[in-house]
Amino acid sequence: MPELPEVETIVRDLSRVAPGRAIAAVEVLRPDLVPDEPPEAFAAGLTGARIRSVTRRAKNILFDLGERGFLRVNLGMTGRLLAAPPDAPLDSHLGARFTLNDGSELRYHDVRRFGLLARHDEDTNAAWDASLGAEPLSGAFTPEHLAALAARSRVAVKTWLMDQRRIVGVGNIYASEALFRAGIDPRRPANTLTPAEVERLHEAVRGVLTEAIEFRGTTLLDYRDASGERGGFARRLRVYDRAGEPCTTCGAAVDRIVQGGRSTFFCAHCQR
DNA sequence: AATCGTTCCTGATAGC
DNA sequence: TGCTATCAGGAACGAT
Repeated sequence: MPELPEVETIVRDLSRVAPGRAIAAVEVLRPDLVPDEPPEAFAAGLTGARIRSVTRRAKNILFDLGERGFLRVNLGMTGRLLAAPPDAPLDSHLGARFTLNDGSELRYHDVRRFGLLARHDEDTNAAWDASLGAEPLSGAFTPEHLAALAARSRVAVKTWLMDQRRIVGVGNIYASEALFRAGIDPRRPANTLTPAEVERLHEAVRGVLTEAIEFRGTTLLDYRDASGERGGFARRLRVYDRAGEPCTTCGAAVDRIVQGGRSTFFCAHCQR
């Protein structure tokens, strides 16, 4: 499932090839992936636009199209944005294709179709951006910022970490991993964390995301980078998807619980 | 305002 | 062997 490190990996790859190219043609094969407008309007709105830059906001890929606004791609659970040669075979889960003016293609592929494609004008984009929380790898994300947010919520800290209105980019995998690194029980209400624990959590979030980017993200099953390659961080996971296996620190069996309908993995001995 | 539950989707897997 | 039920979860949305 693509979280911040996976999306960042794709963005960095596409940043080396896409800027300067123009979108020559758009074909939407799965209209439900474009929820905001008819696929014809979406395609017409993008055709001819030149890509200025490719950036990331939260778990979204943003193509800056200058006066043509922005193209936002959210990969959902199983989305892939692939830079493909035009003769690559088409897959049955292909949702949309963007033909660029050098003949290359960007293909959006999504088995479960939880992802979405959307156009933003300047105002829409600003409002959307403002609705999202702090980028955890930016300077605005400080222990003080995290502490102020945590003090306001009684939600279990693991569920709380995944709420994109507060801190963005952390999903199910890295929430469990960050809490393990910080030694905090995922069931603790956010407002019960001590200043020292908030400090550790802040460091753990930044650390795990930074390392996962270095390893080009986590592939358990579906995630692929823009070249179709798997990420290498799965081997470094300490608790996620390791229920019943020994904790890498103490040897006790890793636990799996369900919070808010999502799996949480943790070590009850190391996390208090 | 904060919180919680529901919904979307289909491939992989478990169980009979 | 082949069928069916269950599970995986990001984010929008509605209800409380």
